[in-house]
Amino acid sequence: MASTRLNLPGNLKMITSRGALAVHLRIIEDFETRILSGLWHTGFRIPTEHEIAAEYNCSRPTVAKALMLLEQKGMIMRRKRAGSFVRRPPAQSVILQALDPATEISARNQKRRYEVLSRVVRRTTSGDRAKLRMRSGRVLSIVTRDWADDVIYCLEERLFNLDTIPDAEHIDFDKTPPSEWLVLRVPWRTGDNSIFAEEASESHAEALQVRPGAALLCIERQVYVSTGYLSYSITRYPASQQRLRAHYDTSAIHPTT
Amino acid sequence: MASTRLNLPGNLKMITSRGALAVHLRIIEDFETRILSGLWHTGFRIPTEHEIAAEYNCSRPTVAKALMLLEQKGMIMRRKRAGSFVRRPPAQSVILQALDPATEISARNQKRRYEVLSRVVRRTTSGDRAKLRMRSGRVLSIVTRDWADDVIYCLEERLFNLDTIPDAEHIDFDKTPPSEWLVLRVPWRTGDNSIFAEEASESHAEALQVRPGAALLCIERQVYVSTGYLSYSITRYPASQQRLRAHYDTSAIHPTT
DNA sequence: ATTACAATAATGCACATACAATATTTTCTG
DNA sequence: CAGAAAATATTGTATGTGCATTATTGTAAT
Repeated sequence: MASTRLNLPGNLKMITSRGALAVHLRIIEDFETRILSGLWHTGFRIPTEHEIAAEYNCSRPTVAKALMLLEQKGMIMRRKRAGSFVRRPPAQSVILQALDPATEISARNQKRRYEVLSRVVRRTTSGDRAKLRMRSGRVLSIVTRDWADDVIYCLEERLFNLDTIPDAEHIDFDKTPPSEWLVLRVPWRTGDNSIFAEEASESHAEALQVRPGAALLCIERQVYVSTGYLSYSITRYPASQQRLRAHYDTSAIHPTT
Repeated sequence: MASTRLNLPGNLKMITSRGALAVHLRIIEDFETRILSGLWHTGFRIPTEHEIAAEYNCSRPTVAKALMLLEQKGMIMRRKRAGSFVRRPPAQSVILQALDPATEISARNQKRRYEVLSRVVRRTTSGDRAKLRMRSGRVLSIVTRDWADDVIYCLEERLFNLDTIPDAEHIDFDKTPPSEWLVLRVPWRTGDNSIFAEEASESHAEALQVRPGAALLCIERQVYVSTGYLSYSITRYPASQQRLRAHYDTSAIHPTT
C-alpha cells in the first residue's frame, strides 16, 4: 500500500543535489557560524526542530540529524522537552600528534637509526608492579636508543607485561622497535601519558651524551586495553632535540565523548 | 493516504524501550567490540546495511545511523556501492587536557595566586611580528606569574595583537589573568602549541626562583581565529611543578575530522 | 581481447509518520 | 497560596519509503 506517488514537489531534491550542500550540512554550517561568531552565545536556546524545519523548508528528521551531529561535535546540548542550547566551549585541551621517533625524525628529513641497549626478562619488581598495575608475573624490560642522523635523539625504557602480551617475550626487537611493534600488535588501544621536564641523571646523561643536570623532555606512557596493562615506557629527549607540536580546535574536543 | 495503521508488530519497540539500549547503540557497541578485539581486522569489509538490518531485526535507516556514527568516530570508512570497511587506526596521538594554571592548581587542592610583573603597550618588534604573523601594528606585552600556595608555579609571557583584539588594551589584568580573559572573550578558537624543555636563563631563573640552568617545561602557544592571530604566549614551569597529563583512545581521534 | 555501455547493488539523503520519554507549563484541588 | 496532577511541547527513536549517486560487475560490440 501507499503505492506512493503523493508526488512531492519533486524538484526540491534536485536543487539540493545540484552540487549544493545537503540540507543537514547546510544547517550545521549555518549554526556553527552563528555559534563561533558569538551571535548565538553560550547558553542560547536555539530554535526548536519544528521552527528550523520550517526555516529550511525541510523535514524534522533532517533537522534532528543536523542537531544530533552538532551535539556530537560538542557545540550544543540537547534536553528532551527543554530544547537545544549552545554549549560552553570545552576546557582548553590540545591534540598532540605523532609522538613516535620514527615519524618525528623522518619529518625532519633525517635518517633514523636505533639500537637495543639492553633486554631482560625478569620477575616483576615492586616498581614494575606499580607501573603496570600488576600483582605478580614476569616482564620484559628493554632499553633502546634512537639516533637522528648522527645525533642521539632519545632514550626509551620500556616494560612489557608478559601476562597480558606474552608474545613480546620471543620478539627480536633488533628489527622493529618496541613502540612500533606494539602499535602493529595492538592497533586499537588506549593509554595515559605524562609529559614533564627533568634534569639528566648520571646514567641518563651518559646514555644521551649530555651533561648531567641537562634539561630533558620526558614522556611517560602506559598502554592498556580492556584486558589489562600492556606496556609502560618512559622516553627521554635532550631539550635540544624534541618539541611536541600540538594543535587544538575548540570544537574538536569535548568531554562528553 | 497511507492513513497508516499497517500496524507493525507493535510491541517491538516496547522491547527496545524496556531499559535496553537503543538498537543503533547496540549495533555500535557490538561493532566496536569486534573491531577493537581484532576480530574484524583493518580493511575487513563489514556486512551490508541490509544484512545488518536482518541480523538485528531492524530497519535499514537504523543501521545507516549506526554506521554513520561509527564513521564519524573514525572506526570505519564507507564508500558508495563498495561497502563499509574497518579503518586503519589513526596515528598515535593524545589529548592533553587542562593546560591552564587555574585548573591545574585547584586540581591539586592548592590556592592560586597570581601577579602581573609587567604590562607594556608598544609597536611591534620584528620578534612580535613573527610570533603573531602580523605585518605591523601594536601589541600588548604582559608578563604574569602564578603561585600555588606559596610556591612559584609558572611564569607566562604573553603578547596580544591589538589589531585583532583591540579591547585587550584597556583591560585591567589585575583581576582576571590574560589566559582566562582570552577564553571568555573568544571562547571558540583554534591554536598551535609547542611543548619543550629548556634550561632556565638568568632572568627566568630569577623570576621562578630556581637555579640558572634548572630544567623548565615550556609551552608556547599561538591562538587564532579566522580573522587572524590573537595572542602568543610562552609559559615556563619549573620541572618540579608541572606534569602534563594526557590520555588517548585510539578511537577518539582521527585525521579526517 | 579490450573497450564501451548497461545493469546492478550498495550507500547517501530525504520524507512522512508514529510513538515514547520527559521536562515544563498549566490547571486543578485542598 | 502551595502543592499535586494533568496537559503539552519537545526531543529521542524507529519505521517504511523513494530516489540519487556511484562503484562494481557483466555483457556486448568493435
